[in-house]
Amino acid sequence: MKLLEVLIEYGTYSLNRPFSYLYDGDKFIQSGMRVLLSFNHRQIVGYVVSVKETNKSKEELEEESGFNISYINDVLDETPLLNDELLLLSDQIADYYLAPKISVLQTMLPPSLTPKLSSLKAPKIAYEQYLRCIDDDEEGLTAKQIEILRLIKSTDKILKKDIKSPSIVKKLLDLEKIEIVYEEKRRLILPNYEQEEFHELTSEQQKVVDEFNSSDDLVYLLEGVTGSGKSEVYLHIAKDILSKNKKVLMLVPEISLTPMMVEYFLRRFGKNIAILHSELTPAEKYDEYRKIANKECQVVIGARSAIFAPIDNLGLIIIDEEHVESYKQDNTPCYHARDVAIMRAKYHHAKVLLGSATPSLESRARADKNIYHYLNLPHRINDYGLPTTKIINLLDYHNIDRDSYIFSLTLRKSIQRVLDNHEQAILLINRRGFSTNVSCRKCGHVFKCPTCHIPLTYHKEDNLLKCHHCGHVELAPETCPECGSPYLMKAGFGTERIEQEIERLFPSARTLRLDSDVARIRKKIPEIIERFANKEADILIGTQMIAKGHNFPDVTLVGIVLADIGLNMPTYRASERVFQLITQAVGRSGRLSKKGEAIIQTYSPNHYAVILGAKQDYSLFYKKEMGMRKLQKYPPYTFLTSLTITGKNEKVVIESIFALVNDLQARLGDDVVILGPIAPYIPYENDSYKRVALLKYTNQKKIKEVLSEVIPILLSKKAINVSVNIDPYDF
DNA sequence: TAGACCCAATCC
DNA sequence: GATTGGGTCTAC
Repeated sequence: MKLLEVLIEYGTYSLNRPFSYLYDGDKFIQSGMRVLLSFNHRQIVGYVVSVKETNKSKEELEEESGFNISYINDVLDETPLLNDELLLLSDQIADYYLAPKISVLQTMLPPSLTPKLSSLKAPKIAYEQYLRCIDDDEEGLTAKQIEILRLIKSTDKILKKDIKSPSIVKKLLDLEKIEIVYEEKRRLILPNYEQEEFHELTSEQQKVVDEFNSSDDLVYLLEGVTGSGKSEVYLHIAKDILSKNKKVLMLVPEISLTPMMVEYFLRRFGKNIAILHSELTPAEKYDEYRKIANKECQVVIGARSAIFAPIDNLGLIIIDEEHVESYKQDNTPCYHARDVAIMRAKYHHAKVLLGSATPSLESRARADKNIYHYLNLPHRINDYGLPTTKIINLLDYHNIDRDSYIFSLTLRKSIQRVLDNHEQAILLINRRGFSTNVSCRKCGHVFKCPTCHIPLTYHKEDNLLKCHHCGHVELAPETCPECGSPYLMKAGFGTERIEQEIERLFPSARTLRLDSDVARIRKKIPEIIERFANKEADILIGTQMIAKGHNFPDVTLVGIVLADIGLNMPTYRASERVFQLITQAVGRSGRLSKKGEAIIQTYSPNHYAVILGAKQDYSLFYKKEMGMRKLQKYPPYTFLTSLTITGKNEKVVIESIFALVNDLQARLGDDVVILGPIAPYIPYENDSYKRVALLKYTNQKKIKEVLSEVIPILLSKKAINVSVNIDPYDF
């Protein structure tokens, strides 16, 4: 009989400990496997963390431990889910991010393998049936049967379903002339691109590659202006790593950029590439995952969670657009792919290459202190100049006329120029929907989300009001629910409204829109990007989704319709976000020999993030913003941790956070700054109130110790819930 | 996390 | 006296 220690599939702090179970069956069982078990009257899945052979009886064991011990119902795996490296990694992540171990495992594994009940319904391995000849004696066969038998014999591999005469195949199978060979099927089919030679590097690119190859540092930061050819550098460095028989993991910030990167890699390296991102179906994810685990792939490309790809013999992890915040997961475990990459690289003695035109301040500061090896591509390829930029002050009424309050005269003129010259334009508005605020003209009633209490956005396309935070949807009203007035006011604008405004002002212009509403349909993002690249439209309207990475040679105008969005967000990163967005967007203009132009409309024309973003002056922005961060004790000068308390009773929540802040301050002393209670951006959600305590500190070790003492105390309190975010971005 | 269990409020 | 609803407890 075996005594098991099992983690339960519920990812809460209070259940973040092993439970004991027994197994007396014939199946092989080992730690790292999933088991089916009853837990508190329910059948759920557990994850085995230890197996001990015992010759004691159930009763003796129960006597010893002081509680009842049940038998598990079944063993679900034949081998452990994770290899040694990833197992170690899961511990490191749980430890660093103070996350329940099981929740770490659940995010590391694809849906079909994750230790939870739902994985049992997830897709299984698909097999393809091939035919093989095992007896070529044609004695007694009909001519038709001989024809098929010879056909099968002549090819070493033929799909059963590809032979059009199933009855003859069946007969041959019955006669044991042929047999079926099962082979795993890969449900994701990668496109077949023509192979391409490596582009010759510019001397600047070559210098970067040489410096990278001749160093044995762990982490590299490649700062390269937009259009400086970072991708080509990635490919050359990847080639060198692959030639040493090591493998490459490439992270891209969002799905919209995967197809492009996949194409680059497929054209240079051919097959043996796996893809992992959230747009894959669970079946495709499972196949790609197994393919990687079976050592069939040399390169893995994917979004944040691809950092957990079970690659062995890793030589290089590239993180493209490293500044993008989607590399940080905002629910438990709140890991950052960059930090996980560094953990993995240390294990493999591999290198991490971070690339960006606008590095995050944290990374750039580490490069300054030589923690990261700094590499630089300061010029655009072939020295195509940066676009000329104009900042349009929307407060100045000279810039606006009555024809449109959304597009300034300057922007309209430039759009007309693009249309006349048959070039292309990108219009960026970092907000989706039609109007951002709907209210009653008569009584002033504002339509708000019932769960989050934030104003709902009107979407004209489907005539719905949507909450952009929680996803709540309701039918767009005809009348005010308070006073019955039919006069409703729609204020503020988003992508849909811009689209309509273009139709109104430039009826002949062909437009495409790309935002997360459009992207809800699978494969829609690459489709729209391809259609725009093929010049099926003159103007691409979109959110930040369209700001990054893409190369559209005919784009000569980028218009940022309202650069201020996000500038007043209550986060210390607001300026950085706006600067990055402007810089990235402006960089889309004039990628080829054509001179580009960028027009930035704003109500804050004097804000340094806007001015420096327009100039693409990263180094000055860096200096300026670092000064701000130092003053306000924010990263990279400090570390942050946020503790969020939620509960149904607002008073209890506030009292708890006060008590928590006082307790922490007493334990940590004065060198840790504790802010709180902070009312977060969304202070009410899911029938619960929310308050935050924010810790700013420099000594990470001390914090970890104190938090692991304090969290259990908080858990013992009823009516509140706690979550921890290490290095948070928003709160 | 979610069922069980307990107690109080509420019904006619 | 039975039913409903909320809060709390506990799991191996």
